[in-house]
Amino acid sequence: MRDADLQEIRALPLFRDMGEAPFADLMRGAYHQNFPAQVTLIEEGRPADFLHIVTDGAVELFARWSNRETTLAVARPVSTFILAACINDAPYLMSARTMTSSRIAMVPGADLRAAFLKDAAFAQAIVGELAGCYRSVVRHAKNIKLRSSKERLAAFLIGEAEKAGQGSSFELPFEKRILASYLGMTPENLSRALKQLKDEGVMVDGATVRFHDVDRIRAIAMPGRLMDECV
Amino acid sequence: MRDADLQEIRALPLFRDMGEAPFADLMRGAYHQNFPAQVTLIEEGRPADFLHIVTDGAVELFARWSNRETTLAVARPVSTFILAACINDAPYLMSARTMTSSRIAMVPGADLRAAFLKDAAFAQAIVGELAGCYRSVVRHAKNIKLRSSKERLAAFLIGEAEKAGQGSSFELPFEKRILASYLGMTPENLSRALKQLKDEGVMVDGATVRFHDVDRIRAIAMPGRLMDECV
DNA sequence: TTCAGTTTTTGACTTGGATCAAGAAAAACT
DNA sequence: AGTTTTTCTTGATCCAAGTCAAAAACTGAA
Repeated sequence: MRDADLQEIRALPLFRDMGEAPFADLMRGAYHQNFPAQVTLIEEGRPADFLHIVTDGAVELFARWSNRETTLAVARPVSTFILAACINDAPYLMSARTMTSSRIAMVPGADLRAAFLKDAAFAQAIVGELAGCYRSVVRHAKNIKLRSSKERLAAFLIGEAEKAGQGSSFELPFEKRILASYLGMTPENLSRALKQLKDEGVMVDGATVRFHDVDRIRAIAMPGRLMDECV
Repeated sequence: MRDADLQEIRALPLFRDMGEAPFADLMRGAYHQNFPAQVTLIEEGRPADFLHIVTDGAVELFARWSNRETTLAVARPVSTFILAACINDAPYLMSARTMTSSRIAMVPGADLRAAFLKDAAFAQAIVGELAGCYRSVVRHAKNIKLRSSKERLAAFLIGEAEKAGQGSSFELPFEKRILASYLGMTPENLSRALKQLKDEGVMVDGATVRFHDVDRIRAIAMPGRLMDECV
């Protein structure tokens, strides 16, 4: 692996505090590769061989059942995914595919478990990461079960606006098709929900979104740290 | 805390492998109390002060938003809940209330984090528990997003039958009202879904359920380890 | 018991969101 | 540029599931 790549991974909260030697051991068996868009990295049901880390691009985490498919999360740089399956040495519960051309580091699960036993700081970081992942899925489940699709969309838009900073407009971070799946609705319904929000002062042009009056959208989404990552 | 209680908690996967001394330290600051039914143990949004362990009874984990409420899980003996919030020292994302009269052990979150740093075996157990919790919420989210309510009900019944063993009938483990909320539907709709399953050979008498032909229900639920805890 | 308060069921009705089908608009190729 | 493919939108229709209302069946206390 290239030195610059190592630096980047080293900077992740997950690896930041671990000792030099364990980190070097861990990375010895790791790969770092480029993938084109739409490549399946992980298939649900398979044994969890590698911890994956997106260092560039974007990865969709999704699940399939009986001819249906749903997006459960989108991993963007720099973050890890499917840590839980690796730790438990259990089959993946989600599939993963690249959304754009992406750069992915892969750390063998066995090495991960070994490093975890040797390095206390790493163990602590893993627990923190895992707890964070857990809380994020709980939020997703609450979102789906408690809000209507219009409310979910409003909450998502508020969150993106928040992330984008104080600029008056922002871009949707991925295709509407995937956003719909993530929000638990059909693309058709997303399109209509977007039109409904137009009446509430949301201007949409392609992937560009602008709020006429943020507070009106807030009133629909009623975002809060108990359901939304950002408030 | 009574010695018998300590034994019981000690036997949990979470505490089984930790050293004598750290376990004793951890339990020194812990409480073990009886609560009547319908007592709110935890309110979402509050800072996570204690790890809770149900040693007897049953606890509903639920969330509220804008006048709506949903059950996210039911904790039964002997298991822990809201570990993630304690570990991350973050606000609870779920509320908890006793469903029946219950016995709950409470371990201060600060002690938990300290023990975690001192005892490697405990750290490992926490990671395993946390990964298990994570996977269980992912399953819940998949269940809600991918299956229809009739399918969710069928899957739930198959799971319960599995747990109950080879007897020809089993009991619903809690009120239908709560089951409906857990499965993400209204009580009225659960009632109707149950009636639909009657046509598929599910006999329901109060809380007692009996399958005429399990395979017919399996064909609806299509259970699998990627979405259901038991197959 | 009886009575009050639940929970569960049922019926009638409404609605949010899915489905189907067909254009329009972008992207992604030659 | 033009052509193909995919994504996005729109309209029409349908259905699963929610809502409202009121019985029926439990539960638990006096």
